Amino acid sequence: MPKIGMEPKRRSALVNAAIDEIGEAGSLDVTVAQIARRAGMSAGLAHHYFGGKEQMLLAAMRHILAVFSGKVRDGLHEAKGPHGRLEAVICANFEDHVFDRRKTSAWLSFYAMAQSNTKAAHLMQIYQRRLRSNLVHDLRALTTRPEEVALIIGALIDGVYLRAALSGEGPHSMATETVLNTLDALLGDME
Amino acid sequence: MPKIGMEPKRRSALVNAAIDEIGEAGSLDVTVAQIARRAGMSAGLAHHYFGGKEQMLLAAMRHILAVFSGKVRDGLHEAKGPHGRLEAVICANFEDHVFDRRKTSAWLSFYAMAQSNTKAAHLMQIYQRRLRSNLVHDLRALTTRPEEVALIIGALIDGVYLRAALSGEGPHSMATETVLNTLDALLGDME
DNA sequence: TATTTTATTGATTGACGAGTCAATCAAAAT
DNA sequence: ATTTTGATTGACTCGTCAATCAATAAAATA
Repeated sequence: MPKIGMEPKRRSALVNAAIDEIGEAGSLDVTVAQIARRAGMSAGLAHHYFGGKEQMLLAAMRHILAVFSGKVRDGLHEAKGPHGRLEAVICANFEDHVFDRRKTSAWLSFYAMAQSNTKAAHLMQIYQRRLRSNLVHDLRALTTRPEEVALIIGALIDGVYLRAALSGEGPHSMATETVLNTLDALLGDME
Repeated sequence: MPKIGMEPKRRSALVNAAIDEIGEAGSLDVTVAQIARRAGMSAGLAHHYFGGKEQMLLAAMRHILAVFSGKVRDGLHEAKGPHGRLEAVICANFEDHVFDRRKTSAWLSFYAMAQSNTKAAHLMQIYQRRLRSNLVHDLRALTTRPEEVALIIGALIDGVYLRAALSGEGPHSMATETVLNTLDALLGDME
């Protein structure tokens, strides 16, 4: 069985297993053994490839972040005009592959982790900055207070995620509509 | 030294110590011994009064919830008109004694806890339902879609909390203004 | 005064889990 | 054919921590 070039496959399997395990348990307190078993290997191998639990979890965070970034890129690519681009950025947050039970649940756990782990906090900062930057860029053409609106929309998205994670809800269009309606209300009121 | 009637004092001290310890650590993974020491007693005594760590943490959640409820009550008492009452409810969330570094940080940890602990989840439901109920009640007079606006404001408050917890920011008026401005924008746009 | 109740501690137990390590096996390289 | 390298496991270590349990002391009660 021992073939060559297993590392990338095993790392990927572990990252996915970690997200699923954490998402289902609703907690970071899942054992490396549980994650490894779900990924079809021994706990020792998980340590061999990642060096430790922390680095495995950070890799899982980075993965979610990378998938999300890809969705944003794709969405922006076929969007026209400032408002269309804003919609694309917001919708990317609620794509089916992103706004999914286990992912949002895992994401909330990662948020908690970011409070006590500086590396996790740094990753979260990257996510927030990127989102903010994307929003502000297109808001400039639509409002005199782009920073304030971006702050609100960002916080609102986080809040929707948090509630989705707690209620165990999966993807549903209402979330997207809710945020988009708020955006329009903000643009209409504070133009 | 052993006086009578220590139970309520010790329970209260433990609850406060738990909030501070969790808030400072940014994690629920603080030991009972740490909490007990901060509260000025041995770990054994903490177990004696609370029976276990879980019940102690739940008591801490209930305490935060109770303080918050009190603020809402006080605020509503001296508020006039639907809009004034809405402002009061929202401002209660950002009172100095509520929207404080350690409290928001602990609150985020409790949110995470609610994903894996049904009792904690139940407490969170109570908080969300109360807030929603308060908002909807006064929104009826101001908009045709009170439920939707209440949902948005609720999620926005959660998001602001989450970001405050992560950034380690303490109380500042911008948070309140942000939510209030959004409320007005929503009322103006979707009347 | 004797007894019961409450307060309190420190030591101990027992479980659990992250990380390490030596040993094994198979493919690749020489 | 021999050696080297990567893959893989299971057992073992070590630390941590929640929970338990006498044992003690001081009030309150009888």
